[in-house]
Amino acid sequence: MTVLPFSPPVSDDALEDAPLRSVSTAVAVLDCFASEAELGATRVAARLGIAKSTACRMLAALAAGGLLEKAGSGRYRLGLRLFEYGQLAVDRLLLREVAMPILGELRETVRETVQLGVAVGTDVLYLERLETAGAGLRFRTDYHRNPAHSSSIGRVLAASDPSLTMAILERGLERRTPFTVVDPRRWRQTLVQTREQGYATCRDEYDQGWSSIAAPILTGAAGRRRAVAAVSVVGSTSRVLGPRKPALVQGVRRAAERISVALERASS
Amino acid sequence: MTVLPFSPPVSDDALEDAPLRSVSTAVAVLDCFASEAELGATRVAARLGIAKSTACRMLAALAAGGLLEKAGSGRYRLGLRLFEYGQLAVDRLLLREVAMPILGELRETVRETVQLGVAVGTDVLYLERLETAGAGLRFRTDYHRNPAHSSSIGRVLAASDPSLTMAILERGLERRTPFTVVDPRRWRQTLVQTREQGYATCRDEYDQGWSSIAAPILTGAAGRRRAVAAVSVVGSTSRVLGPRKPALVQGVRRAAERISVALERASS
DNA sequence: CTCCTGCGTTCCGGCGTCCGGAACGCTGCC
DNA sequence: GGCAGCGTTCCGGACGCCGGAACGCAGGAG
Repeated sequence: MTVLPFSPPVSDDALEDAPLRSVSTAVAVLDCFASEAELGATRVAARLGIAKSTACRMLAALAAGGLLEKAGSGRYRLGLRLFEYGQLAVDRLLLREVAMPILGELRETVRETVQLGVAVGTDVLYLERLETAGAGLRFRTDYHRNPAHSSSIGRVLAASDPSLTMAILERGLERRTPFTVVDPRRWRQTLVQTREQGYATCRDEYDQGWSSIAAPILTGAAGRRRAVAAVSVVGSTSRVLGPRKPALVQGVRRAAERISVALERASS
Repeated sequence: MTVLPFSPPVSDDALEDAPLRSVSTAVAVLDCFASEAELGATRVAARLGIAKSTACRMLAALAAGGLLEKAGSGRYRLGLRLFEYGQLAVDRLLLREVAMPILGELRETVRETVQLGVAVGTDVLYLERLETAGAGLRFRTDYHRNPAHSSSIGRVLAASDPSLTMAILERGLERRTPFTVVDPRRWRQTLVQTREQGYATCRDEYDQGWSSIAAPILTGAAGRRRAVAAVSVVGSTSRVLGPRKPALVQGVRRAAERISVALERASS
């Protein structure tokens, strides 16, 4: 079991000029379902620029393998087997294994939703999210991936990874709320600040009214520490960045540090 | 959004005599990683009876699509993109959406680990598992699929689905512990009892020392109610089937009933 | 009721791509 | 240093896939 897979190259358009063309298109077909819950052969064919018959065969083959499932009216959706595979993938990460108990304790301490995230491409993927039962409004749980620039975890990761910083800037800082930092200069400044203070904050930048605090999980020798993941606490802005902020910062940093140490020990 | 996908046909050996042979073998390659965390081309080729070069190309193509990731020494493992797809698949289930808050309340009430499961083939797949922070030993979280015959959720589902009952019996009742019910006659008897009392128990049959109580989530008209999923409470045998048993039974049944109603209302 | 439009699916022939065996680098181990 | 095992690459020949057209079926409109 390894610490973390190499950050996926995020081979966007896996289509074209690859070996195993049909497999590549099959993957592209799967990808169509990332943005849409249900699709039929015609729409898949149109989106990928392939023949309708080809799309139909692809869908049938993927459904035979359980990666897709047939909905009522001949349309398809993502299959539960993908859920199984996905759970297996993340269960086998040493990072998640050592982080889980510490995340649980952090949640108990701060009584807010806590998250564990890594970078995939220019997004943050949340490997784990522990919600707090009674802490006011429930945080929206229906996304597992955010643009990194408007996330405290993304900020922490970018702060220790110049290439990620470049990738994010090249992709552009999309505005989500009036508070999203979209000026590249100001955004770089937040990274500097993150490096100086050892944690990052994100105030109302993704969902207005919601803010977060994140700290990095570091690996590597003393000279060349790099953040492979980050822990964050998220909640309503008044709760997270109000009077409790110092306590939350300390809690998050302590948890991230403990996970770093546990990871180091476990992977040796 | 639909209530639940048709229970997947679990097309076991998707290999052979299917259209899109290369896609089918690609799915079969993926399946190899269900039982093993890391695999190389040689072992995949041997397991599937294909040429080593073919396996190598398959692995490369799947890795290009992000479904696999390359580990250090040329071996591969399941990719995080599968985690994303899997989360999307389960997020889009109406069942999970309406069940989540009720499951959360149930956990608060009973202070034990609660689960939501459906049947896939002759197994139970757990769509959700909410653990309790301080309730003694942590329940093993590293499996997401059980043989249905030694699970209270599986018993509840089989009790209302004759074809599932047959499938389970045909597959055979594998012994996991000295307490696993492996005699088909006795096992059928547990189904009768489940139908009579409206819930199922499972005492030390999967992991010795751990037991569970499950109740069905029903949909359909009054005449033809069928269980599409089930809720369970799991914990150490003494805690779950001891003095608290009546309270837990009531809690589980009430939660399952509430989910049934919410599902009915939401899907109309 | 019937036409019509849209869908998913099936059929078929020709082209193109995938398969398997053998050869190549490489690593780690006797 | 040899050897054995691995992942990867190369190549020719066979075969399975691609795309267009036709089919069956649903739903809506007239």
